[in-house]
Amino acid sequence: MKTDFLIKCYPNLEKELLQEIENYSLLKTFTSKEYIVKQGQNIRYLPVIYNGCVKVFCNEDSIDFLLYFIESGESCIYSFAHIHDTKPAEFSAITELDSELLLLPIDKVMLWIKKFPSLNSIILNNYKKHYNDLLNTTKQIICYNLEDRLIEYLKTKSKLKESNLLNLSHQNIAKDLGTSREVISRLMKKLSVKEIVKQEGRKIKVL
Amino acid sequence: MKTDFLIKCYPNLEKELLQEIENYSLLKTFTSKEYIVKQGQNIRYLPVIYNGCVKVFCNEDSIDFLLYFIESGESCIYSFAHIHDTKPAEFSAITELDSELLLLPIDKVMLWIKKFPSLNSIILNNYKKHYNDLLNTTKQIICYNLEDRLIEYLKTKSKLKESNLLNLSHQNIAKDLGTSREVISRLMKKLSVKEIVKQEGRKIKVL
DNA sequence: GAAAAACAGTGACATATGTTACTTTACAAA
DNA sequence: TTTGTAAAGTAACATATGTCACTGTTTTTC
Repeated sequence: MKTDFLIKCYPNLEKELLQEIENYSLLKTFTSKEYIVKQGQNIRYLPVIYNGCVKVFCNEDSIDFLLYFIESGESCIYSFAHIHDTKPAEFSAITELDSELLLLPIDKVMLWIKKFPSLNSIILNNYKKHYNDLLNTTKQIICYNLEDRLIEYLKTKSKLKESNLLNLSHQNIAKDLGTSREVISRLMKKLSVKEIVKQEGRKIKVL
Repeated sequence: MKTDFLIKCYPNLEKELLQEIENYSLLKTFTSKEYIVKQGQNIRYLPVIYNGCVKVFCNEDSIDFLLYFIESGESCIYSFAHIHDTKPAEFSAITELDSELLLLPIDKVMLWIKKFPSLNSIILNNYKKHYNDLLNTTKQIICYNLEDRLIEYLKTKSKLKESNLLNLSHQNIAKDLGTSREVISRLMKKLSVKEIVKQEGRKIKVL
């Protein structure tokens, strides 16, 4: 059943709600690097991550920058900011890995929130989590230099992938951190000297 | 009655909820520059702004930086991130002007949310607004230079004060933008040359 | 009004980051 | 193996911002 993983993550969901979700939601498979939400488009579904990993980022003045990752297994819900209005998305979301997402229709979610307190509290909690993630991202950007942010980024990636060998190009990193490839190359060299990372061919080993 | 302004701003609040708020909330007057929430302290109240203006900021690595303002008349609710837990605040909030706030006890709010759908939707909406404010702040920091951010800041201040003559020291500005006084002096000079602002004694005129 | 305190102006220099232009390396396809 | 392509390395320079040291100005306090 589509809702099995929901029951596991949130044991107090009402039976009636689970039935509704079963009836109206869509379990969809995304391959890696597929757009789930594209900045500027309207949002019609509230995605819940069944497995995989999703990257949320933003574009402004033709600069991309990473906001945060939604981790696999977390069953995160997002796009909350668009539950109450019909404005186009102010961010993009893309799968980091092959992922399965449960898509809940926004209009249904609005009804369910009013009817089922359990869903409401899940949504508030998720809002809170993303708010804190964003706050942390902001803090990092203001208070730390690129080198520190790069280290944090590599650590996060490494944790998400559960491996210290990352298949990341300098170009990709640069895009996530909102800077240029050359700058990342320069910093990676610095981190290699400090023995924080090791460039092994086209892969990066986090030490 | 304490709740009169709430009725005005949110006409669909349930009568029973208004009565509860009347019974359990606290209408408190704050003078300008008084702390409402101090980073690191526990939050026991959800403040709703009756009138005045509140600045929300954050401290990291001994650098202060402005997150956003909560505007007078908006009846904004915040501190939502702490409704569900008892962690200390990750930000500070301080009155910009003399202000009156309605303080709702957190434990009561948690009960009310479950019972009254109208309150719930207000909270979700406010969450959304602050989320967007924070996202904008982040965008600005990443994508624009200090000069642009300073212009934005002065415009915002000017709008909040409903006056183009601001009583701001360079030191204060520097603190809000997370930089140093000298840098602000340098930029203010630049903006004076461009005739975007005019320094009149110790006051700043926004043109 | 004099002294003290707070605030502002400014030049000089340090550093981080962005940018350009080009070379070198790694990998994959033919 | 050769060759083409994407990725990485790198030097040189531009610019934005941070920092220091000092001077000058305004406001407050006595």
